[in-house]
Amino acid sequence: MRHKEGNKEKAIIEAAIETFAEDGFYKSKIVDIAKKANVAIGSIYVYYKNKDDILLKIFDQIWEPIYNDMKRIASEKSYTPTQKFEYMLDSVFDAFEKYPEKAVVFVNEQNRLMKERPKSFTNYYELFIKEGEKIIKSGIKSSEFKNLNVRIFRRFVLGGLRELLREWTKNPTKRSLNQIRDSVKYFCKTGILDK
Amino acid sequence: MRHKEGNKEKAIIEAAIETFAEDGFYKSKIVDIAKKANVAIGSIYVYYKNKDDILLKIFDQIWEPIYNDMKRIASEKSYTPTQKFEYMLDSVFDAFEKYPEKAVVFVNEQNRLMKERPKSFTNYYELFIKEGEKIIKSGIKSSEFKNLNVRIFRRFVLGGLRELLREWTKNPTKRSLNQIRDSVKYFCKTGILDK
DNA sequence: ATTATTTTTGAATATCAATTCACAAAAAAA
DNA sequence: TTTTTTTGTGAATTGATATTCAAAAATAAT
Repeated sequence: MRHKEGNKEKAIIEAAIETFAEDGFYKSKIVDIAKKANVAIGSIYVYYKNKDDILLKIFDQIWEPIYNDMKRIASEKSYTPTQKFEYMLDSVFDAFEKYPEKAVVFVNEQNRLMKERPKSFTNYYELFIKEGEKIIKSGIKSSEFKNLNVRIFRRFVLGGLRELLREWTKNPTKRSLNQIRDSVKYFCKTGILDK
Repeated sequence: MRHKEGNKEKAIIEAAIETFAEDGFYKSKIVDIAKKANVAIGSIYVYYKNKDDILLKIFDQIWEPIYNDMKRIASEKSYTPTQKFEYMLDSVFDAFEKYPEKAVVFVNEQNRLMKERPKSFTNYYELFIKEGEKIIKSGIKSSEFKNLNVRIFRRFVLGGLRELLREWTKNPTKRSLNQIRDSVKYFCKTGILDK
């Protein structure tokens, strides 16, 4: 039996992340991914069903670790809802700080993919959202948070986060992301009015 | 000289808005736009240079009226910065409330188009942003607003707005949009903490 | 060394859809 | 009525690229 030459599956998905980040999903060519991964075109179809399948697996890779982090945070009894909320934001920022190309793919491709392939899109994202909403609800219950519409609030915050990540990816330094972290936390907690 | 049969230019752009909203830009076919507009394929290329050109003109149509509204609001001396900020949000909500398909095109296509065709993208958007930032700065100067990073704040708010519009387009009623309006204004002003 | 199994390959295929352009139709001008 | 100008048409062209698959290469088993 023949051995696999290194890890082609991993090389392909990493090349795809770079390519999708650079050119966008639709303008990315399989042949370019193959070149970047140093494999033949045919090898891509050995490890992945098609171009869509690669993107779907990238999103698995993005959301599984963030969700696992969330679970840990949510179950930590000693944290207040405010702390949990801040750590939740941090787990998203941390994940993308390590791998800015994934942030680019997230900000550019997730919404379209979720719309087009709702059944196939990673389940970890939905689980992440659920945990996040639970944290907000617990804060409302303990009167630490205002009683605002949880669904609207979490969409607003995630949308804002995505937009800031989009900007950050143009200059993905630790320092610029820290400024974003602090601003978002501060604003989410107390709003814009100075009183 | 022959007269134009009705207004093909308008019929085409309206059919394109519907088609892009339904199928997304890349999956939209020129032949479908032609059918929906009741014109021949060739006629589309009489009035528009290509598929991209139609999308660029749609964004002109979206942002010109919003920017004009903004100018009016910004120059109204009797408004406080907080009022101006709220009316600014309203002018965005109002524009999309009238034409939900435009909201779909905005939430799904603007970022990619701005990245790919920065020189050709409507200038009205940039002007709108500038006016918005001026309002925030005036609020900071008058100590009505906290001294937070204007750039980060406006991106966060616009990103949140976009995400809520995305959700709203799935059920684009006046009532559901009003709930979003109120929630956004309330949250932006005072944040989540209940103190 | 020979055979069997698994992995890799990339030229060829198949499909798809944007754009063109030669011609037709309609209205105005002569 | 005939000619000129403008507007409209859609079959044919063009170009692109995702995917397939028959063959080759590499290793393991006998």
